[in-house]
Amino acid sequence: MEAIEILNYHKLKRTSCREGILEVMMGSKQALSESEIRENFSGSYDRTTFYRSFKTLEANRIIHKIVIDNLFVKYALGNALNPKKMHAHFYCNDCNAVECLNNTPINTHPLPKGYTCSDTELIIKGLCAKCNQ
Amino acid sequence: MEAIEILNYHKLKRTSCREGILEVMMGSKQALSESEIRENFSGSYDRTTFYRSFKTLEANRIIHKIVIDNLFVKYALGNALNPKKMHAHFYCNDCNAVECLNNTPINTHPLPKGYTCSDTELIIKGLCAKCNQ
DNA sequence: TATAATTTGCATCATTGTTGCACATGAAAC
DNA sequence: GTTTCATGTGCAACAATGATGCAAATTATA
Repeated sequence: MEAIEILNYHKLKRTSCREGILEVMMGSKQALSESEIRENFSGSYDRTTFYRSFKTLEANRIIHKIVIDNLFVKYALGNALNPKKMHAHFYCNDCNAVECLNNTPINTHPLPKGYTCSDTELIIKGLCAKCNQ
Repeated sequence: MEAIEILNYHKLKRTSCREGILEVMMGSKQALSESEIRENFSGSYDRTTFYRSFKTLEANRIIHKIVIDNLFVKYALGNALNPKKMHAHFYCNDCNAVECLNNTPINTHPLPKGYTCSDTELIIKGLCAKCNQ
């Protein structure tokens, strides 16, 4: 699916900022931070525009946000086929890379009486294959 | 264990700010934010002092930090008996309460080849018993 | 092409994390 | 109890980030 198609599908206006963000994200296996994405545009867009574009894309579940300890905020494309499927994220303590672990399902966890779960976030920290050498 | 004993045990100077923070935290079942804790002192301490006190207590593993999505940062006392035991946290979407789920162990998760895990963070979001009524 | 609805850029503000430095305080030695 | 030294505190200041209001620009549609 192309960036434009995704925007159309979600009835979002096709603006060059949104389109550009999606294209950069589709070209990366890793989750990317706002600044990493912005590097690809040589300062074309205002900070606020970026900020709002991410917010819109996130609200439409086209991308999702991964927050590591208040240190990093990164974004990754949602799984278009199965957007609601929860998955774990891996964070490399060394190179700061963040990846979606699509094959690591999240089990259900026992909760105290009366509690209900709507969402679960699982972040596994450690070293990625590269940094482990 | 009293606040002073904890500080002594970790060879930290007993200052009224540290002592106060610990006392407030020991009196709460829930994780507390910096501002929630600060409310108990009617502005006695500088923001920086608080910030550094939390950092010191965290560095000594007396307390631990729980970050919810870049929205909230809360602190909870570590389990003195078993400080390294990983545990899950519950976040209530309605009242914003954060609790340690000490009885919810975190399983080990399969990782891609070459990856290693040093730490796992599990945040379960939903509604607590009160807000579920 | 004209129109209406959105989006953008800019200004601006609040919050949070952080650091440097002079002064105050705590703990230990005398 | 006083002195001394290490450590902590308060203040000023800065950067990064999230957020909003508003006029101008841009998009999609009639």
